[in-house]
Formats: sequence, structure tokens, C-alpha cells
Amino acid sequence: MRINTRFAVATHILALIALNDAAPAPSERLAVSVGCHPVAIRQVMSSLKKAGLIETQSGTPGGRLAKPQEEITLYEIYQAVKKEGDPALFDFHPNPNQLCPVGRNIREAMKIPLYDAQAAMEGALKKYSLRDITDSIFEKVQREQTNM
Amino acid sequence: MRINTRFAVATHILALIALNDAAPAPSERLAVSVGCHPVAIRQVMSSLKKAGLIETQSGTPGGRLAKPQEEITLYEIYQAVKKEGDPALFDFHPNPNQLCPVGRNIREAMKIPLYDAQAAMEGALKKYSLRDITDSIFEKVQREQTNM
DNA sequence: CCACCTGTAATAATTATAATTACAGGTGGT
DNA sequence: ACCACCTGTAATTATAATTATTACAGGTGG
Repeated sequence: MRINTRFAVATHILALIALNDAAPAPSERLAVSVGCHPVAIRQVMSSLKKAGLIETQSGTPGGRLAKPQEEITLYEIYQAVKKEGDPALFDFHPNPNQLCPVGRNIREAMKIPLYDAQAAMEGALKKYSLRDITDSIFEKVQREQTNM
Repeated sequence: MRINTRFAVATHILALIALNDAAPAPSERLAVSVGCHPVAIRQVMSSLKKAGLIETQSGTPGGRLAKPQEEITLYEIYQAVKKEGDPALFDFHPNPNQLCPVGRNIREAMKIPLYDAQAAMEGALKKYSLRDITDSIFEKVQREQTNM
């Protein structure tokens, strides 16, 4: 599962949990809204739990937010689902020829700029909380019902 | 070809052109250093030409920088190889269920944060020029030869 | 001319990604 | 204490994305 997909699924799940005061939904139900496989939901929820963003109980459907929406940033969500193996925004780069001076050194030469770019991206994600997202969704839903 | 790969290949090619005062290298030679297929080299060089970063001539091997290294930023390189088809940093998101209020609206709700994140990333790339990269490579090559 | 190259499209091979299956437990209601 | 239903996680299969390869119509310069 790609980081982008995991991030999208994670945010979606958290929004569903945050907005749905009703009965706790099993992974199968969440999967219908997200549009993916229930197992993918469980895997992502497992990561969110490990990161301390939600609380779940094995065998019991659904989950609760572990802290207020205001305190969950998009950055935290991103980090929660970012796996050991392959996070880097830019997976620079395939297989440069080690016999060529440029091929041998370009990776290191690009390290700082790319790290900088990734940090800038992550910094932007820190500016938004789950609350911002759910507020935005709520607002749009209201508009659907009243107007139009 | 993925945007990340294209970006890496493009930077590599530009560094090779910038550093190699010697004879112009055909795509096959560049491919050896980059570690990919010659056709990929030609495709990326085609993009770089369209973006006004290099000058090439059909039938004649190699290419020249169209402007000084100082004036070619990593951002420009990134933009040059970014294709129409939607390279967006976060391809949010697969196929949310349109029958669910959250699934129907989350994409729009995430739009601003994700756009912001991408802009931040691109802003960081603007801070570095091709010269920074080639200087760094040159420095590392020097160190390889003298010390160690 | 001719060997060598570019530019680009189309196809084939490979790899990454997501869906599915499987199963060992946990839970809560009855 | 049972049972239907669920989670958590690994292993496998199917599918989609990506890269390599083939192909070929020109351009170039000796």
C-alpha cells in the first residue's frame, strides 16, 4: 500500500469516526465509504492506533479518537501511516552507475535539497488539523441540504 | 514514467551536460551513467528542450544548456518534466463512495491543504539551482581524489 | 551515401500495488 | 459457555502502473 493511499484512507477513516456519533462502524462499513478493501482499513487503523491517534479494541467494531480533533494534524496522520521502508517524497533515484563520477555522487548532492523539500511539505501539513477537514466537510454537507 | 523518476533522470542529465566539457554524449552514453534506457533519456531531454532548459538538434548527439546553471532551478527542472496527466504530489484519492456524505466531500475538503503542501514543496525546490548540484558533485569528486 | 544519431509511438516485460483469502484470537449478547 | 461477528495480521493472487524494448521515420556530418 502506497503512502499516498494510506494517507488518504487514514484521513477518511478519521473523518468518519469524528463525524459519526452514531453506532461504531466495522471495517467493512468503513470500507464502503472509503472505497477500498476492509483489510486495508484494518491495516491503516492499526497504524493509527500505534501512533496514538485512535483507540480500538480487538474484536470490537469501530474506534474512538484518542484526542481532540484540534490536536490531530494532517502531519501526524501522515507520519502515522508512513512506514519504515519507503517514505521519502522523492525516491531519488533508481540505479545510477557507480563507475561514473556524476552517477556516484548525485544522490548525495541532491540529499539536502530533497530533504528540504520534504520538510517544507510536511511543515504545510502541520498547519491543518482534523477539525479543519471535518468542519469543511460539515459545511459542504449543510450546503448540499439547504441550497441547490 | 513517473514524475519522480523523470525528475531524477532530468537532473542527472543536466548535471552530466553541465560537467562534461568533453565531447557531446549520445543518449546511449548518458543512459549508462543514469542507469536507464536510452529511450527514457531522449524522452526526458525532449521535455527539457520544450521547457527551454537545453538545446538539442535532431540527429546530432548530445545537447547544450540553454542558459547558465545559476538560472536553472530544481523547480524549473521539476516543472519541465511534470506532465499534463496530473502528477500531483498527493493523488488524493482513489474512489470514495459518492453516496456517503464524507466520501462525497472529503476530496474537496482536502484540496486546500494538499495544494498548500505541494506549493511548499515546490517553493523549496526554487531555492536550489543546477549550479548548487554540480558544485556539490565537483566538490565530492575532488575529495575522492585527494583524500581517502 | 552511410553509419550514427534523434524523436516518438507502440508493444512487451517487469514490478509495484491493491484485492482477496485465510486464520488465530477477542467480544458481547444470550 | 456458546456463537455470530468482529479485529489483527500474514500470505497469496489479481490487477494496474511502470519501465524496457522494439520499431521506424527522419536529421546530420563526414
